[in-house]
Amino acid sequence: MTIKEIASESGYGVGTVSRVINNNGSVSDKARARIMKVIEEHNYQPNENAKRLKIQSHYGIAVIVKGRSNALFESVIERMHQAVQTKGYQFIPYYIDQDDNEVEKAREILNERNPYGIIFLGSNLEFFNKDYNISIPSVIVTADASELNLKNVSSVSVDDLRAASFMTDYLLDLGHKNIGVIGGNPDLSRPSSMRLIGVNSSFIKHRMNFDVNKNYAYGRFSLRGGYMAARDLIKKFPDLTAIIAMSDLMAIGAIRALNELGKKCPEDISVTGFDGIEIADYTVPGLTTIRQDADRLALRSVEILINSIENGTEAVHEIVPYILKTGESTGKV
Amino acid sequence: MTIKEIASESGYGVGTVSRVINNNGSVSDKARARIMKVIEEHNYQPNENAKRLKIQSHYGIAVIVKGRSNALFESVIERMHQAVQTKGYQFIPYYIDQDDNEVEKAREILNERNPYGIIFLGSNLEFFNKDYNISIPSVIVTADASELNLKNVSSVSVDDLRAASFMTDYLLDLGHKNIGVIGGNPDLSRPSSMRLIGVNSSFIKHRMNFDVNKNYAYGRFSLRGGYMAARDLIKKFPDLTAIIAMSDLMAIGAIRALNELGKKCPEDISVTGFDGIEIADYTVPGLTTIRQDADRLALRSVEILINSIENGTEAVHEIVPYILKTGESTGKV
DNA sequence: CTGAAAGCGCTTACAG
DNA sequence: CTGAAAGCGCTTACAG
Repeated sequence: MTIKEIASESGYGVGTVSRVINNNGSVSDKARARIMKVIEEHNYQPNENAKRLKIQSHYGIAVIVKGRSNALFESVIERMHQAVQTKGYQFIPYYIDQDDNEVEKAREILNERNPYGIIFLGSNLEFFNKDYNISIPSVIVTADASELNLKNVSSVSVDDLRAASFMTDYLLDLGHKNIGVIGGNPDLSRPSSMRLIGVNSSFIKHRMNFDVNKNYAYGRFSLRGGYMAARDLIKKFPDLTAIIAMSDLMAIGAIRALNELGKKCPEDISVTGFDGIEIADYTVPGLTTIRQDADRLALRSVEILINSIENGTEAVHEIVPYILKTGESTGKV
Repeated sequence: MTIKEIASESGYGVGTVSRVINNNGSVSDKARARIMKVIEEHNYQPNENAKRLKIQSHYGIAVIVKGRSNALFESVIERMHQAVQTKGYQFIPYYIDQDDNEVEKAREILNERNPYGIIFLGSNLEFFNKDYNISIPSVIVTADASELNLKNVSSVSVDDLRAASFMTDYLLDLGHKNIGVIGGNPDLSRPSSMRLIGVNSSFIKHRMNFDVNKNYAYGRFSLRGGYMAARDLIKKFPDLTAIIAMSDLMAIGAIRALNELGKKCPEDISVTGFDGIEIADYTVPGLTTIRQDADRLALRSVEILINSIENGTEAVHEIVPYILKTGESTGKV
């Protein structure tokens, strides 16, 4: 079914049919009724590709999400969705794998949908290099992009370094001296390296020594990753009394590993998470964690993007506050 | 940048440029080199909408996923992705909200991408009614669509009724007599009503009585939903010794609720889950649950769909086996 | 209010 | 091997 067939069957020209479909231009009631009837009879839907080819106008705000299984992202996305629609834009989410190239995907989307702006959720910046040539406004969420120095790329992120440092202070203040850390590979994951620096700075402040070889073990940011890393860590650092995990899922995996080794959390070993996802409130024990403010991350990134779209403002790099949420997984030593 | 500009700048016609881009038809090495150079200089990418408008051919297999936060779906999707690509098709995932209309979305995708086939993940069938008029092959995963009686709509699902009945048998055999159930609203959620019937049939088999008003409480399929439903249930059924939850997340929420009421799992109350998602292995205690075979769900749905696409086979409705995975959350009474 | 026509950026027989 | 041209299904000034 094409617009031409609808036109001939209804006895009007394609221009009039088009005007009816898009509800613009003036059309007589009679023509509208007749044409609508034919359209409904055939369940006609205009060809989207032809329409876009012809119109060539911007459409919506695209959100590229890296990694499917991230509970923090889920709440961020939900709130973004709302905020974007409130501002009168369509919200177009795209999910790609953890390892995919988000910049390439952005180019594809640009070509296909021509959005007003792009939000990158979960980028680790490695694909934003010198030949980044996307000129529409965009914002990277959860990573600080100020070093990129791109005129049209803003960012909204949590201060990983200070959050990790704060968490370490907290454990040290509880009397823990033997603190191990599990997280991602610091050579590949920027949040991991920043958080590691944060932990280290807290140690230095307390005149203690943090030895990456002994005090740190890494794995994937997942339940299994945390489980494995905790086992590794315990092996080389058996007298630890606290573990800082760089994500809540890792923390849950670590608690499981401890349990299998006959160690209870928090009685024997305290464990802390990072992110503040929903499940952190429901496990037994509930997690002490750094709550990333999903609301604020979502809201500010949308506001910054739309401001940039509508008023052409320059890129800004915003740091969103974190909250230490004390749960039941930590105790005095 | 359009193909026309590339053509004029390279000194060739648009036809030749098109042939170079798509690597079909014969082109001289000289022309190819010259044209590629211009394309790269401008970072030219052909307009996808124009291409699709012109070609009008099928492309890929679309997967419509209802609900973002479903760990079972995540593993199913991952495996589907692999299977679809192995068979030589592109995999195009679309995520929609729990409450969105997946059939409408399918029409939109049909119009926009013209896929060879569609996979529906997490549909509850309510939008598949008499004016369902999508004629390409599709398969609904996790719900039995045999009653729909649509020639081109297959389904792959777990036998919810029997799985729930089996789980109930298991608890009764452990000596539990006071068993409560938490799940979704049976009037709205087909899996909930099927599982409830399954529980009931096990009770009948054991010459016991299941009273929906007393033994059942419902909420959303989430941590919070399980937490709240468990509290409701305990209130009206304080002497229960076991809870069957209709999802793992609900089970985790329930265990948390019990804990806050001073009841330990499994010492005081046994709790079972449903789905067999990853986290069920990592909580303390690990969950006794019905493991839905994500591998098999994914593989069979892709096989059935592609068989239907390539050989025009009729719709089939397949039931995939379940496995009772015993964990640490259940014990003898 | 309405229709004929141009044109969006491609691909692909067709002719040379 | 290559180019000119038709045409995919739309929208939108333009003219009436």
